[in-house]
Amino acid sequence: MSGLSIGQVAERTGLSVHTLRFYEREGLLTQPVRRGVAGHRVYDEDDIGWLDVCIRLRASGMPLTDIRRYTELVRAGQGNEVERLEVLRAHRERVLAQMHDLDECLKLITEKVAVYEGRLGLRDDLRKCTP
Amino acid sequence: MSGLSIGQVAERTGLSVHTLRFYEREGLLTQPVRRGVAGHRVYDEDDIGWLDVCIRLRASGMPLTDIRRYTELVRAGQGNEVERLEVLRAHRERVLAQMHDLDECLKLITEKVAVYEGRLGLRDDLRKCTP
DNA sequence: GTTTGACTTAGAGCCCGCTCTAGATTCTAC
DNA sequence: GTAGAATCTAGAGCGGGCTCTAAGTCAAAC
Repeated sequence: MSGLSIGQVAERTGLSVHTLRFYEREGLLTQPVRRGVAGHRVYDEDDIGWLDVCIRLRASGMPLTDIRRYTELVRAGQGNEVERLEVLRAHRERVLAQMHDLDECLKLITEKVAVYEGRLGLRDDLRKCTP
Repeated sequence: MSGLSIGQVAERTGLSVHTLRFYEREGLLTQPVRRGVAGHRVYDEDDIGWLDVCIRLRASGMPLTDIRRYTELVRAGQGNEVERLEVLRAHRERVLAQMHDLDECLKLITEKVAVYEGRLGLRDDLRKCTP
């Protein structure tokens, strides 16, 4: 047995139950969610695993439509590796571009921080000289 | 002379004229924009420089409200270095967190790409063996 | 003098990704 | 049996960041 309620999945993934239902509607699950008593969703470990993939992709800025596309390919089963590679490689490019942007920003911050720290240091020095 | 029209600034920064007006309204400029004939905006090199800072901060995900806050501190002139450092250091944390997320995603992609390439290679091998 | 084109304003519209609400159902515990 | 918690559906609402529109002004070119 490994039937998980939506609440349990929310807890384990860090997504809200709202977001879980939303993702399902958006087609981000590789399989239709089973339903238990009273029509309640029943997830399994595979769902958690796939959601973790989705979360990592989202965290790196992949739009929902692209995740859906990738999910569809996975859902369709083996034989579409070329398309899957296309999706992933395209995203890798964007991730690398983002990293570059972050790096640029980090440089800027470091530079500015040095300037401001310098000014503060200077002020301290002056204070020391006029006690 | 170094008076630039909004169109020229758009060209040089890569922002649209719409976005430039929008940023101005949002308080992202360190000084009120001069106006020339017919009330047209006249920018100078300093504006370009500051906009480039804003662009880099935005590209790293800093929200407009934070950029505005930082802009206000800069506009207020020296003496608030401590606050500026607060803003920048807080953002640096977020940038580092994002880099971590991107790194995680890159690992995932690399892993998946290897799997799919493996499957494709396998298929090629089989084809070679049954010519 | 009229057309073209770059500019002005205020404000509406849009896309994305959630996030929340309302009202109903059902299980669990007291 | 009744209260409370968790779930369900459909659909509305929201915040961020643009993006665009409409109606108007002005200068230069023809």
